[in-house]
This record gives sequence, structure tokens and C-alpha cells, in this order.
Amino acid sequence: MLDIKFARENPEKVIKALEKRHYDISVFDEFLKNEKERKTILSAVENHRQKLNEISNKVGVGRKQGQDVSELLFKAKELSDTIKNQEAFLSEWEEKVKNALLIIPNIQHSTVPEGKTPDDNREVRRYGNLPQFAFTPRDHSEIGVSLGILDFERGSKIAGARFTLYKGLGALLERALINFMLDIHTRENKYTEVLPPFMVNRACMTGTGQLPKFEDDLFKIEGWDHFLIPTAEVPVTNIFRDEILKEGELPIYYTAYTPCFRKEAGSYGKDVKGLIRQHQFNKVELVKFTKPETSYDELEKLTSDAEKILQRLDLPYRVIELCAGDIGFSSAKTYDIEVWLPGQGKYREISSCSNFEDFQARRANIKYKPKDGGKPRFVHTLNGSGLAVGRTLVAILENFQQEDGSVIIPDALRPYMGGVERIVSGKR
RNA sequence: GGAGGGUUAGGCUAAUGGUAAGUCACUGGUCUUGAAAACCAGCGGGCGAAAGCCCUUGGGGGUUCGAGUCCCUCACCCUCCGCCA
Repeated sequence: MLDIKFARENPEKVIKALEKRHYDISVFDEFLKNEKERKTILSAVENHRQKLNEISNKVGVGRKQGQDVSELLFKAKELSDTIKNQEAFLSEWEEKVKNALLIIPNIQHSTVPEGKTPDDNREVRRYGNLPQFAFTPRDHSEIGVSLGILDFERGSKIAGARFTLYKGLGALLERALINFMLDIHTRENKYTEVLPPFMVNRACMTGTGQLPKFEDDLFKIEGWDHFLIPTAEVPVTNIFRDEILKEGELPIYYTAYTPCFRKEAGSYGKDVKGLIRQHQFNKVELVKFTKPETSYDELEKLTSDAEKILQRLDLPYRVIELCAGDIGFSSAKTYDIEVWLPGQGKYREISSCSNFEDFQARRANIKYKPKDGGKPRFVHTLNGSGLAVGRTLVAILENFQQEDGSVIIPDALRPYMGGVERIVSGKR
């Protein structure tokens, strides 16, 4: 959520940011209109409240002194009714202002490239050499099925399209990746591991920006105002919702493994085959709470923390900087890490690392108290995938596939695989 | 699912229906060679140049001239019973 005061006082900056996003500017016009009306009504209400407070006090004092207060009571009653009518009107407009503000996206950082579509994203760097094959590399779903480690048909039988059953060494590989990632982030990158609830209440979803705008993308629990998390970002960022931290506690680094649940509304026909786009997938997430001054340095570090996983696994990737039109609703700046997938012959997103500045902190009300004793300020929140586990498994299958159909396990992962060096079949 | 208790500012706590008090922590100041102690001040939010005004007792609604306080309702937390990995 934007700062209401900033938005009111700097309309040109907000509009410029919306234009850079190629976003509908009318959402902001709506806000300005509502805000102006709200302030007019508010000052009228406040005037009347002041008068009523004065009269009410006189009633109290007068009663104690045994005076006749019936005339005061008559005036007060009249005023009280007027205020009630005005207040009803006021809360309508307050609601309108709030609703308008909640659907306005974040203002992007000045370094975010211009552009409208993913084609306009800027490549920042590449890592690793693309594998060369003496045969036509196969898609991960073919490899997985033929090795007997991925079962898409039975996944569908159990739960429907976009659900997958992992079996044998496939299930082990997924679990190994989770542990491998968590170990590196906790031991080397100094994140604290947390294991949060996989369901959250509405306040959490509003706090991180999924609601109110993206409710259609979420799985809601029937008969309860709870949702399945679409990413660990939601419960982990909300750990400190409505709290005031001490400056000395910052920065705070958290990492969490969770499954993620997404409806994938509007993705029909895209990535229907394989593990790329599922209703349920595993992810290890990185979340940071920082002071405003350091958040962009922390974004660079967070991105490289995620990259480290791919480097250890010898997977080639590139880092791209999302353009203003492609960046997420709540984000001020986002790097995507894309891993090379030989089966598709292209790079695919495996991590998205963002600085939200104070956009989420304001919605979730997460502050810190400065050492010098000033007023509490909003923290900056950041997060990134470190990494999407299913897609990492995809990358391993496709990059390390052999002509005989087997898959070599990267050295770094073998301790987590009980020493397995190569998957020849799903059986252990 | 059932019964009971609870929610006041950063923490803790008080308030016969009549200006939300106090305390701890924190910040600044006085004093001091420096610190501690002591003392003074500040310490929820909004508008305003300021004076000041308005709002704020978990959310929403009601009664009332006036609600932290009375009524209704919802949420969350705690204890116990039931069920349960």
C-alpha cells in the first residue's frame, strides 16, 4: 500500500510510476477523487464533534451542580443525530479511499527498466556452460515417467490436472533438494529456518498484497476465512505483522520450506505437461526484514544467496531484471533467476527475488524503533525463492540426462541422496 | 463440538456511565571527569505555521447528551472436557 499522504501530495510521481508500469491510471484518479471528498466530510464531522463534546461536558458538570440541563440535552441530541448521519457518509468514503489505495501497485525503483512485456526484461548476467548432447535431449516429463519417478496419470487420478505423484528416487530427490537448500541457507547464508502454517487468515493475505486484488488465484478453505498459502512469503512476512521491532534486531533473515498452492487461474493451456506449473509445489523461500537504507544491498545479497544453490548444483542460469511492465504488484524491484532447460531449449524462471520496500510493511504494519529514539518507521521487506524445488528437479533431470535414459546426480546432492550417484530407475 | 476466563498505548497495569491514570522500558535534558543514581521533560494516530482541534481501550453494531465501562455480534488468545496424529 502506498503512503496515503505521499500519494496525496505527490500525484505526479504516482502517475508517472503507473504509466511506467503500463497500468490503468484511473485507479489513482479514483483514489484522489475519493480522498478529496473524504477530507471535506471529515473536517465537517470534526467541527460538529467538537461542539458536541463541549455540550456533553457541560451536561456532566451542570448535573453535578444540580442545574437544569434540559435545553443542553435537546441541542446535544440534535447535534448527535447530525453527526451520526455524517459519520455514516464519512465511513463510506473512507472505505472507498482504502479500497482505491489497496489496488494501486507499488512504485518501482528508479533503476527498473522501461518496458511492457517479458521481452523487455534486461539480462544482468549468465552463469555456467550450456550442456552439449550427442542426442536430442528429452523433456523432464518423459525422463521422469520412463525412470518411474514421476507419475502424472496417477497424480491426476488422485487430485486432478496439475498434480503429480513423485515415487521412489523421485520423491527422495525432491526431499534431498529441500534439505540441501535449507542447509546452505541456514549454515552458509545465515538465515534462520522457520516452519510456518500452510494456511493463513485474511489479514496475512492482505498484508503481503495477495488480497484484495488476487483472490481468484488462491485456494480458500470452505466455510472458514482461511487460505492455502501460495508461497511461504505470506506466513513468514506476517510473522511480525502489527509488531514494532528494535533497530538492533535488523536485518532479520528467515528461510522456510513450504508447499505452495495456486489455482493458476488464467494459465490454461500453458505448461500443461510436466512439473512446471502445478497447483501444489514445493519451495524454499528466503525472507528479509531490513532497514530502508540497506534494502537494495540486501536484495543483491538475497539474489546471490539463491544463485548459490544453482552454482552448487552446476546448473546454468541467467539473472534478469524485470521491466516495469512485468514486475509484480507489490514489488519495487525484482530479479528473476532463470535456469536453463535443455528439454525446452530455453531459460525458465526458478526464482523471483524482490524488494517491496515499505509497501508490504505498511499493509502489514511492521515497524522498527530507531536507536536514536525517533518515531517507529516501517521496515523494508524482501523475499525470493531459494529455490522452487520442483523446477530445480526438472532442471536436474534435463541437464544431467544421459543417452541411456539415466540421470546423474550432482556431487553436492549425493550426501542427501544416500550416496546415489545416478538414477537408473525409480527403485532404490 | 461443550464449559469458563480474557483482549486498554512498546511491555505491564488502573479507571461508581462524565477529560484513559500509573508504572517499566525507551529517548532527550539537568547534574557528573565519565557513568550510575536522582530530578525534569517527552514517549498511539491524524489535521495544522502555531494555538489548538479531532480520533484512539481486539473488529463491527446498538443504547445514551456522553461508553474502556451497559447490550448484541464477530475475531483472536488462555484453561478445562470431548475427539484426535
